[in-house]
Amino acid sequence: MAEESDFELRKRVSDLLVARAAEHGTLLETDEVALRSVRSRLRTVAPNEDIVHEGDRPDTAVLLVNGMLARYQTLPGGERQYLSLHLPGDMPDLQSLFLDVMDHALCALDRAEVALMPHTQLSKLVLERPAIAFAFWRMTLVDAAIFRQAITNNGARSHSARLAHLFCEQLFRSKEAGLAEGRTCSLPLTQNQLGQLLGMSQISVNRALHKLREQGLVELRFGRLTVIDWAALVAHAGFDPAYLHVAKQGVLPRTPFGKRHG
Amino acid sequence: MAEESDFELRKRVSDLLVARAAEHGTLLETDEVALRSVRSRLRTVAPNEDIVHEGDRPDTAVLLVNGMLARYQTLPGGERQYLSLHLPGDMPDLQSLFLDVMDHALCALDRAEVALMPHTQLSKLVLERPAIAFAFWRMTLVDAAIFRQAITNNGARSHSARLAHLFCEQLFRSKEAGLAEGRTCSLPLTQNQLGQLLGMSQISVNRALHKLREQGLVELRFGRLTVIDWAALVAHAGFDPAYLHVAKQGVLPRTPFGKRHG
DNA sequence: CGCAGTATTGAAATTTCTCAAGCCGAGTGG
DNA sequence: CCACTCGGCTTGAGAAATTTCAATACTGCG
Repeated sequence: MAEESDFELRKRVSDLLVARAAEHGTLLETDEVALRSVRSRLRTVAPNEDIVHEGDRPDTAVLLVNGMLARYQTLPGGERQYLSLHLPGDMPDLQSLFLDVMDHALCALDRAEVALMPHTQLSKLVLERPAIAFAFWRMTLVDAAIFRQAITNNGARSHSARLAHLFCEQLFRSKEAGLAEGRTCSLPLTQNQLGQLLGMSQISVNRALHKLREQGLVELRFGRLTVIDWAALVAHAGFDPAYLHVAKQGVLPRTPFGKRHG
Repeated sequence: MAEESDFELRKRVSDLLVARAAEHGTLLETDEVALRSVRSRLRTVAPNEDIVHEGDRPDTAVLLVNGMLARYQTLPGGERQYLSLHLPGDMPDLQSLFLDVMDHALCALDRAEVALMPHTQLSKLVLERPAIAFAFWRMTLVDAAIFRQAITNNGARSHSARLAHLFCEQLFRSKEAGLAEGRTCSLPLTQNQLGQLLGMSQISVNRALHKLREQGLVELRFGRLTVIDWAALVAHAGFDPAYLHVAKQGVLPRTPFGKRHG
């Protein structure tokens, strides 16, 4: 997490973008070149700072480079509901390319770095390059799949299973993104925020957490999650990663729209 | 709801498909022709019958023609969580074009008619016709927006507000689809199913419903919802239809990808 | 060192769920 | 035509879960 030069950062932006797109479809070399040619503005965001507000009409899309972001909605009474957590490589407001006004806000959970990519450039990309369009589309579909699982998680699971499921998902996704260190990953949420994510009070979070810790399943401290007993955690959560739609195989095309020639 | 001839039904399928696509983007005349040329298989589904199961790898996508569908997930213990309700014109498993295996099931709530459209044909459409691809993409994005609102609804609102919000959404969407009769629309769910949709017990649904009825906000009987006091219901629910991303204006392009020439 | 935000814990208040019984309307079959 | 049954709705009451309130400890940052 050392400071990176502007040059290094821009390289990282391109790499993340290409890698993520390639996970969701097979790109031509020209597609990769096109992705790398996107000019973005870099920005550092403070913890709890909003990047986009509900009601905004953004003209850029966010690519997360470092740190963790969250989306949330606010109720008339001021209650906050977190909707999703995001890791580097995610484009949490990609939908704004088609949905003009934000129905939710996007904020940083810790100190985060983001790249802002103008809609004009992204529109051009998806218009001219079907492979990129389909890869981006698929990203938003996986996003939706995660929302579905969140509905089920918050609606049908017990408090401790809910928390356990979140932990499974976060460690799994962090591993997937190459961000986990062994059985440990970043999870910089307060108990209060976890409550606003899982639809339970901060105190219930504390108690559910206590149970999981007591049973030797996890540790959560200093914004880091450590899974002690993965198998037991998965069992307790009823976690099945199928909904994350990660490719099982290597780099074979996952969509009907792969390379059209060698 | 009279019986329709096969010919009439097929016309209705095309009309629904074109109308829905046109709501999400500006189509060329050739796009419309292409949409109308999709060959689909018609099928009638009994109440509670599954159309697609969790774990399936469908090779068609469903377009709902008549009736109401729902998506749901099942937990290891057998508990069911409904994720969304669908009206005619919806394509509830369009994501299966890119996400090979279903992370949820799709079932009919009442006697429903669906058109099954082969992935091969839809793939061809979106590959060759950007306007159609973008319209379909946008449909899936609105879908995701509805999921987000469901997370907030189930996680942060009181029981009666939850129910009220669902009612607002259903009447609003039914009106939008031209299916409401005044302040009345179809809602063929049992209290038990409403509970599995909103994350509350059947008895809590009954009591929340009782409250809303008592205050003269709604009636719900025989699978029909009647809103008595729309303004009060909206206020009670904290309902703001922005998340449904319905075009405010007429037929102006809503995406950056409208007609490219007169 | 001390403040501010966060975590922990206990206990009361409230909500929500479960259990249980009765009711109602639709469909069935005598 | 009526009794019967079944599924769904309604209602009450006790049990359980959850939230709220409140007081205390911990931690990181200034």
